[in-house]
Amino acid sequence: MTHAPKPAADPRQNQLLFALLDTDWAHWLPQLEHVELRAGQVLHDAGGAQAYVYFPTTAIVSMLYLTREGQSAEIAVVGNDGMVGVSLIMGSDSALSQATVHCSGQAYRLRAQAVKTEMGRSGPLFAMLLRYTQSLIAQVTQTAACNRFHSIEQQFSRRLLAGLDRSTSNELAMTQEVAANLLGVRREGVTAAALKLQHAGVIRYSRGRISVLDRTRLEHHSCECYAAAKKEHARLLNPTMRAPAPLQAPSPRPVRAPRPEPLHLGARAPISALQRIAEATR
Amino acid sequence: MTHAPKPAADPRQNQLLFALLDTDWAHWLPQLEHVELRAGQVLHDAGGAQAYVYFPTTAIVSMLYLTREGQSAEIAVVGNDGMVGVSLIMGSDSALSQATVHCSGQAYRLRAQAVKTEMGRSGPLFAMLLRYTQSLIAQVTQTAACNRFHSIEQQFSRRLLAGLDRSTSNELAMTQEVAANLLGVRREGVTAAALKLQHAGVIRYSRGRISVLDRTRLEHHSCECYAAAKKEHARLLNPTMRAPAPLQAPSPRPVRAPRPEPLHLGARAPISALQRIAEATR
DNA sequence: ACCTGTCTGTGCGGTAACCCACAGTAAGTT
DNA sequence: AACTTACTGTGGGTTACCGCACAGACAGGT
Repeated sequence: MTHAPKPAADPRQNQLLFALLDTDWAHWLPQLEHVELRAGQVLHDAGGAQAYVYFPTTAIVSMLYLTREGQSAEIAVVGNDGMVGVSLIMGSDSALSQATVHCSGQAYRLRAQAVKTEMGRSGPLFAMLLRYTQSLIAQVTQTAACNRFHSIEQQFSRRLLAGLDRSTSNELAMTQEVAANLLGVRREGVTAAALKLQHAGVIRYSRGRISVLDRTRLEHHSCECYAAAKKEHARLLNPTMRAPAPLQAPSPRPVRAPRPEPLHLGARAPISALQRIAEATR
Repeated sequence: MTHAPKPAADPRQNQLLFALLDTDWAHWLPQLEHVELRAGQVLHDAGGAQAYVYFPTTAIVSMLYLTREGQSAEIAVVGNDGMVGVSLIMGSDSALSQATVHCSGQAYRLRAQAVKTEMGRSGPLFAMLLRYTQSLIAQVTQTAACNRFHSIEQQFSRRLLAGLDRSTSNELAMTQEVAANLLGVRREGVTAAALKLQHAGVIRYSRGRISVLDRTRLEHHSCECYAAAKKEHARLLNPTMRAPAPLQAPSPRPVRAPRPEPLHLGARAPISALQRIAEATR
């Protein structure tokens, strides 16, 4: 295992830095510190102070929630598409989730203090980081819904796709046990899901290496959550791709006035039920 | 049922406005519009444009995620402790979740445009709204974890406590069907949980009215998620209560350097597992 | 070639939540 | 008082995931 010092990746491999450096290069570049991140490294604990914000280029970071009982679940994934340490942007210096490096790689970081003092100055930069924060909220929201409604197989597929997006090849390094900890399920549950995908010829699994053979079909095994979160990210951070349109607006129904008809959403109709209870509150 | 026009509540009943008006009263007060919100009313759809931000005083609003199949799950609750329309603060004008009024009541609102143009001017106000946004992220994070790990009874208890915090009495107006839609579970599941709590003498349930008889014991039936989210909210928005301390820092373990010992977290040890896969990534 | 540790696959019983159908009961309406 | 509607409770069959225990398979080191 040769430990030859790899050349530092271009900071612009991180999408946020890419946008940032376009507008504010001279100011920020000297403050960026290149770091190697190693799998397992904890960038910040839940509730712990955060000294830096990280912009991964090749590394992948998991935002984990840990329960009192020691169970874990991944709340969001951050790769070269984002930033670790959103709470610093928000004016706090800690968060409920822990940031753990999931795949070794490189990143650039900024000192917390520098971020805090410099943030107010640069309108466009700040605006972008806020939009990224919203994309993160979308990811967490999606995770919440996914945990509620979808099967292990769907969630596993989703996670593979998320990993694939942040990787350069069609290979992922992740044992079934690790995947189980990310999804917050049993390892055997992951085994079952992986076998199903493998028998279908969608992936090949071997001792912590996953080869995705058919990405399109993997997407079919996944749930809506993957596409939804990805689309939201693109909408918020890729204004060049297309104008920030209201994304497949799932609201063909009219905006509602005082007391509308109970509407039908399908299997369940939460709103009509919510409406019925009405005033009697106080 | 007399529909006598109720007097408008003091805007300061909303905690954010309370803080805001202390510092910036003259500027913001004239822009605040008082509105009555009625249960079932949709403040904004998922993906739809948001024309206002709302500061509830007595109303309670649910942030709902709706799946393609028509299932629903509440992602966060907003009462007089918060604001509806965080995405406007973040520079976008839509979000993945839908905001539906859950309990009728009053609120104040600001036009989206006014928020956007005025936001940059007032540092402290903006900072507070960002901290609130982080508290919202904490709530969503907690919901994700709760959906993964905890029983219907625990989640139901948690939701009752959240409702109680935003109410003035020990009564809640919520049918079991509504509760089921908020939690994203079947109505029968809620029935079972409610019966258990009722037999234990913790609540009394009757046709959409819930009386909480023993709040302390209700907290014991709930999971850690309730307290965690509440604590985080207080930490971020009640600096007067106590200095923004790192809240019961769940990290008695040392900050980790390059390659630490595999640590033991209890039933599962996600990090040690994550570490093992290590470099082989690329 | 062997040993060891790790990763993956399997079997079985238990439990929690799901789906469906229906009965009882309270509240409001005519 | 009778009727209607909505809310709550119940039962029985099904599925998905959990917990545990263990077996096979591969990889790396000595």
